[in-house]
Amino acid sequence: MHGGNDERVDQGRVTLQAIAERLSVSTATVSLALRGNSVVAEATRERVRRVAEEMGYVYNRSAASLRTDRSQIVAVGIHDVTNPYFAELLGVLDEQVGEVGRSLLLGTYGESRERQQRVLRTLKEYRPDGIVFCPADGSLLEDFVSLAASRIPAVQIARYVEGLAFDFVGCDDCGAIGLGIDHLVELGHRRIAMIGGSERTSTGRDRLRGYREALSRHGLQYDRALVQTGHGTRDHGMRAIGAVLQADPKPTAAVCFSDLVAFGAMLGLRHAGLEAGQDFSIVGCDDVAEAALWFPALTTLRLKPRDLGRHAAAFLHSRIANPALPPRRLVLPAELVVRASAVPA
Amino acid sequence: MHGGNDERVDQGRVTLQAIAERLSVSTATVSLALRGNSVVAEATRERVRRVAEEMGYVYNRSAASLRTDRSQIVAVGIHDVTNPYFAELLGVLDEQVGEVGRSLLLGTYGESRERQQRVLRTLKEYRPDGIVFCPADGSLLEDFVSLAASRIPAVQIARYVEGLAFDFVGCDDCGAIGLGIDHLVELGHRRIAMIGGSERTSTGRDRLRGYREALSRHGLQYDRALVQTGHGTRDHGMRAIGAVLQADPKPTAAVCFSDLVAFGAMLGLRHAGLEAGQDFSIVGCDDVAEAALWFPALTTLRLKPRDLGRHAAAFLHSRIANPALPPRRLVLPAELVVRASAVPA
DNA sequence: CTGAAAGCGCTAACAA
DNA sequence: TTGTTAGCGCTTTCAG
Repeated sequence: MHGGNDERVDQGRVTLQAIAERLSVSTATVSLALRGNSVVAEATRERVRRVAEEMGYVYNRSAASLRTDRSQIVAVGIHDVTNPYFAELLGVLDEQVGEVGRSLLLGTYGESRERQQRVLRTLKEYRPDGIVFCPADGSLLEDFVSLAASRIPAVQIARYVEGLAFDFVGCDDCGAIGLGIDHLVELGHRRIAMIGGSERTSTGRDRLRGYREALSRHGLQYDRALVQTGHGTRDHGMRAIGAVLQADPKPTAAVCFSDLVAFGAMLGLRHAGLEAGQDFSIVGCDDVAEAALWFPALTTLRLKPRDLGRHAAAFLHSRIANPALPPRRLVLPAELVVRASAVPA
Repeated sequence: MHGGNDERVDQGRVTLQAIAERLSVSTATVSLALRGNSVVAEATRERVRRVAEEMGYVYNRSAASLRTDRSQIVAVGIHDVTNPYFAELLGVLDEQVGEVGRSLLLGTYGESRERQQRVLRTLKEYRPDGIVFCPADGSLLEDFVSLAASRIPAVQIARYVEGLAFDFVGCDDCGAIGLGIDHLVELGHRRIAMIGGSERTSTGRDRLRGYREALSRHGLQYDRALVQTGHGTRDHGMRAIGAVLQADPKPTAAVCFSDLVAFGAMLGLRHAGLEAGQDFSIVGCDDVAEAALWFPALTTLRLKPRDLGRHAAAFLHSRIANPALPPRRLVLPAELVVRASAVPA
C-alpha cells in the first residue's frame, strides 16, 4: 500500500452516501438533487450531478423500489415470443413502457398452465408496477386468483379468461373471421373450412364462433368435418389442411386461425398438389409482415398488434395511476386485406 | 366495523415479519425455512411454509436483492424483437435463464446508439446479475466503458465490438457466406451479388469479408456494383435487388445478409419479372422458420439461434459464478441447407 | 434551502 | 435448532 493511490481504488460502491460525503451534504440533498427536485438550489443540483457522474454513480432501483413501493417494472407474460404477432406486441409494449421510464420483465410459458403459474409467481416477486399477460391455452379462472389477490394492476392482452375482473384489450376475433367468410362467400365459395383455433382459448372460441355465425348468416351449413381446431402453428396448418381435404364434398376454401396457420396450410396444399390462389382459397388472420410477401400474397384479416400494444400500455398506466378503476374491455376492429390467396370459386 | 371480520382485512403486507409473529418465531427462521435451509427443523420448515402459503406471502426480491447483491435478473439488450432470428434468441435465453431461477429484463433500441445508451443505463439500475446484449449498428468501444466499469458480467451475442473485453458468442459469419458462395459457384454462377449487411456491424463486416474472400478463393473478381450494403430488413432486400440488377453484366445469383433480406430480394425479383429458383438464384442466411416454407423454399445458411442462446446463457452463468474468468469467444459453425431458391446458372 | 433519522423487507453473522 | 441484531441504499417526513 505505497502512496500515490487515487480514489478509484474502491469504486465498487458508489452510493448516495458516498456522494454526500464527498460533497459534505446529506444524502437527502443528493437524492433530491439527482431527481431534479427544485427544492434544492440549482447550483447544488449541478454540483451533485457532476460529482455523481464523475464518481460513476448508478441509481439502485432495488433500494428505491423497497422504499417507495414502485419498481418501474412492467411484467409481461406470454406464451411465445417466437410468434411474429406476439413478438410485435412485445416490441410495442417495450417502446410504450420505455417512454414513461419503465422496463419490461419478460416471462414465457409456451402453452403450459403449469409454467404459466411458475412464471406469474416469479414475476410477482419482483413487485412489478403492473403486468400484462396473455393467458396460456386452457387457463382457468383459478389460475389467477393469487394474481388478483396481489392487487397488481393487470391487463389481459389478446386472450381473456371468462370471469376474470382484469382489464382486457384484444381484437374482434369473432368479427374478423366473419369478414373473412363474407369475402369468401362473395367470391362464390360455399364449402369453407376453418383451420386452427383452440377451444381452450378465448381467441379460438371467438374465432370459431365467428365462423359458425357467419356461415349461418349466409345460410351455409356447419359441417364438423370442415373444422380442424388446434394451436396456431404452421405445423398445425399443414397437417390440418390435409385432413380437411378428405371431407366430402371437398371444401374450396379455408379461413385460418392465424397467418402462421395459413402459411402451413398453403404449404400443405402444395404437398397435395394444389396451389392457394388458384385451386383453393386461403384467408389468414393477423397480417404479420410475412403475409404480404408470400407467394401467393396472403389475403388476411389485419389485427394490428401495434394498436393492441399501445392500448394495453395505456390501460396499464392509467390503472397504475388509479387502481380503483372498474375493469375495462377494449375490442379493436379487424379489417380485411385482400391479396392473392383467395380467388373466385 | 361490526364483528365477524376475519384476518383477510389487511392482507396487503404479508412480510417475513408477519409470518414470524403469527408463528412466534424469528424472521431469520422464517427466511431460512422458506428457502428450505436444512438448518431449520423439518417440522418448522413445514409449518412456516404452510402459514406463508395461507397468508398469501410473496417473496420480495427487491428487498432480497438489496441485501444480497443478487437480483436474479438477467438483462438483455437487443435492437429488435420483431426480427425472427432475435425473437428466437430471446426465447431460448428466457428458457435457459429461467431454468436457474433467473428472469429476463428486456430493453430494445432499434439500431440507435443513443437509445442503446439509455437502455443500458436503465438496465444497469436494476442491478442485473448479468447482461447479454447485441451491440446496435455503429456502436463504438466508448459506448460500453461505463458498462465495463460497472463490472456486471456481460456477454455480447451475435455481434461484437472490436476491442471490447466481454465474452462473445456468435456465428461464423465469414464462413457462412463462404459456404453460400461455394454452393453458388458449384452451381455454375460467376456473377454473384451480395445484398445487405452494414459495415457498422461485426456481422455485416464479417459476412462482407466472407463474400470477398470466397470470391477470390474462386478466382472471381470483386465488383463494387454487385454489393448493396444496408440493414438486414426485408425492405432493404427488395430495394437492393433492383439496384444490383442494373449492373452490367447482370448477376445471376445473390447471397443475402439474412433470410429477411432474402425474402425481400425474392419479392423484388418478382417485381422485376424474375423468379428466384428459376431465373435467378438466391441464398439467405439464418434459416428462420419461414425459410423452409417460402416458395421457392429458401436455400440458406443455418445459424442456429438456439445454440447461440444456450451458449450465451452458459457463458453468462459461468461468468456470474466466476467474474475473474478471462474473456471468451465462441464462434459457432454455419451449415448450408440446400432448398429450392438457388439453381444452376 | 439543507440535515437528521427512520424504515422499506430481507439476509447473514453471531450468540444462545 | 432458533433468536438478536445490524444493515443493504434509498426516500421521506420533520426540524432547523
